[in-house]
Amino acid sequence: MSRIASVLIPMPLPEAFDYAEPEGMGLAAGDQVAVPLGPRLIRGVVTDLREAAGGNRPLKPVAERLDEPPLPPGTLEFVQWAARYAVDAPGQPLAIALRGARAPKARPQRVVRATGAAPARPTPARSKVLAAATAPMPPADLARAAGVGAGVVKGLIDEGVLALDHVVPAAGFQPPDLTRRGAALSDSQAAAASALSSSLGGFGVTLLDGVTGSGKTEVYLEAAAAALAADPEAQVLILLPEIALTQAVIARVTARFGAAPGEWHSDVAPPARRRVWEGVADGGCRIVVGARSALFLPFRRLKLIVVDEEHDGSFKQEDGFIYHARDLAVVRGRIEDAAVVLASATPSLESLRNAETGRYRWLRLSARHGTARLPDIELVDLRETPPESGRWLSPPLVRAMAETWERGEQTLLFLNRRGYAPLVLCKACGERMTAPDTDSWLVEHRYTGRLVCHLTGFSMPKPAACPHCGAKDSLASIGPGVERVEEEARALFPEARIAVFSSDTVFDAREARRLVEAMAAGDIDILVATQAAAKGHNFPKLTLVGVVDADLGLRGGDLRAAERTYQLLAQATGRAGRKDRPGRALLQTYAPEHAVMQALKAQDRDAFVAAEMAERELAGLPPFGRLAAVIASGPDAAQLDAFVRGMAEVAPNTPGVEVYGPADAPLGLVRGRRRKRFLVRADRGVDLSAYMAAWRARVKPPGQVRVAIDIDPYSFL
DNA sequence: AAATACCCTCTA
DNA sequence: AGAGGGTATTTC
Repeated sequence: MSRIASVLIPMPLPEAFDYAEPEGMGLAAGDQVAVPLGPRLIRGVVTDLREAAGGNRPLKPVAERLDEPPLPPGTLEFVQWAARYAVDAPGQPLAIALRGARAPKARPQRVVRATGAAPARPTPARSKVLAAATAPMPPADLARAAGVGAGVVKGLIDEGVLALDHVVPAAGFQPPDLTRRGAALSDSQAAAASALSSSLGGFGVTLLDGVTGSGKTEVYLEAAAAALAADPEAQVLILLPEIALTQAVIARVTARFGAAPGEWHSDVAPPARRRVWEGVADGGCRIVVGARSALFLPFRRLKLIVVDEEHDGSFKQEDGFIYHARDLAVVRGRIEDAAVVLASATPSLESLRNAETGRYRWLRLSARHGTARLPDIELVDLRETPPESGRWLSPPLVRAMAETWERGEQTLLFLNRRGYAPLVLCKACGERMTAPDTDSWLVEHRYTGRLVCHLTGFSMPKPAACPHCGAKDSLASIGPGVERVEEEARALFPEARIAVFSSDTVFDAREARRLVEAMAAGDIDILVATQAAAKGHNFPKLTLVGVVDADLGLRGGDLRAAERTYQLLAQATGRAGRKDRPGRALLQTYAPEHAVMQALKAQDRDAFVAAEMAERELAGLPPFGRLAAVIASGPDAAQLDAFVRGMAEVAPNTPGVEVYGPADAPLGLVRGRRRKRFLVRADRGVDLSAYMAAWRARVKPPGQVRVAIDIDPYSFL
């Protein structure tokens, strides 16, 4: 009796496909196989095997079982769960899970080593090479280490003094050294660490809730140490919201365990990715530090997942396969029977609600570590003390900057806006410069002299004349970005050393570290930064934080505007005054009476959360209800209109579910495609994914129309 | 996603 | 008729 194998293919196909298992292939669930799909062979993963019942149509046979690590059962289950949750094809999350398996292996490297033979004609350059050749290394590295040209090394190879080998870079991972002790912990840290450690051994979620500077990282690293020590095969995953932060945490993990963890994010080169993927699959890699997609790695024995800065919106993937890594981390923890730790100084309302209701264990770290104190926070009412026209720093903030500068301390000016000016318009005709076929403004960047669309990546040189009416010198830069604030700071403090930290000036991890180190060493007096610098870094001499536009995030007014603004500004102001120096933070605002500003000033997170929770509960919004969005897009406005009208008519009628829309998306035109949106609100008990899947199945988008479903949306554009 | 089946227009 | 092209369909 032969068997049928269900094979999941990493493509947007609606389900796993059935194939016949050739006699004696001995397949098991999780095996990677090559299967014929139409005219070609493609990689897939076996999800299920069953005895063939007679009378079925003939199936194509599995072509080959690949000599690759199988996907562990938990990973496979997680992939399928995630697809159902996100209302997408299971091949989409599978493609993420196989990303490291499909990357090329590291190629053999050329290295040279000393053979022990002496050179026939010794020269000073040759002696330097031999002195430097203590270990095998690539010829170019040896030449650089010896401070000689490449020709010297080549000459010694030709003479037989150095031997040339081909070696494959080590694939394995050094095991963590569990005999090392961590940093000395304060009483509250030690209590939290032991509470966390006692939660290990099975599934459970803990909210590690501690103010900025309370030392959450030390606490969860102790829990990681306990998890690794309890089981010689245990694995730990630490998720971070963005790549810039992984560098700092990797350094901490390496110092704590004497071994580098696996690093996983989109900037990791393919061969290194392959090494981490295989290390995770064979169990040799026991600690992974990575961005959201690390959640899809093939862990064999995952015992602890840490989601650091769990409130951060970057955990939400917005394109392709749409998911929220914090929410899916809890699911993965349940599937793997692993403990989950959500850490933040400003937890999301979702997590706080789960902590309040007892679904999550709640650990609060109150005191700042050491002698550091929270900064004093003042609101600057821009209606009373506005900056001069065309300026952005108000007199009270400039005064505070001057005092800080005189004391030899540092200032951080925070403005979450890249570039020089967010809008360029023509004074003659009023035309606003936008990207072609897109509704968003072009942002002026003075460093590069270009106008850039932050949505589509389009850019063009700033034109000399208005492209609409042809007027010369009529283009005006409206509003401030970090570059413009830097310009103003330079004019005010010409002697000060000023730097800008944004994704335009800091494009890779090395540059980020260089700037962070310069700031920590006191080589910068004024740092103008976007949110890229608001997170996670310690600057001992930083005593003043000026928030240039505290109201920025409140405009647009989506569901999480107040929450996001509170979180971001609490993080930013928390940068001021560590160690023994008291810090100050000044928030420039036109709405000092707003609940967010009052809560920040009073440093009363609980009051803010209580007020925000009450509003959400009244409206049935998250965390008291659930949301989903439908975004339909297409090049033809009439066709799209007809489609969304038809879609509205077939929305299933279900108690506890309300459908709003269709409405034009706020960004109604992107890359030449019109966009329409629906918003769905559901009571907590409703299976929202099932509802959306049922609705989606009732329509058939014509032609170029695309339908994306976003469960628990964070962006409403 | 990628190959191909289909369907239209254009050229001669 | 046949090429060229864009679009819809199919893939176990």
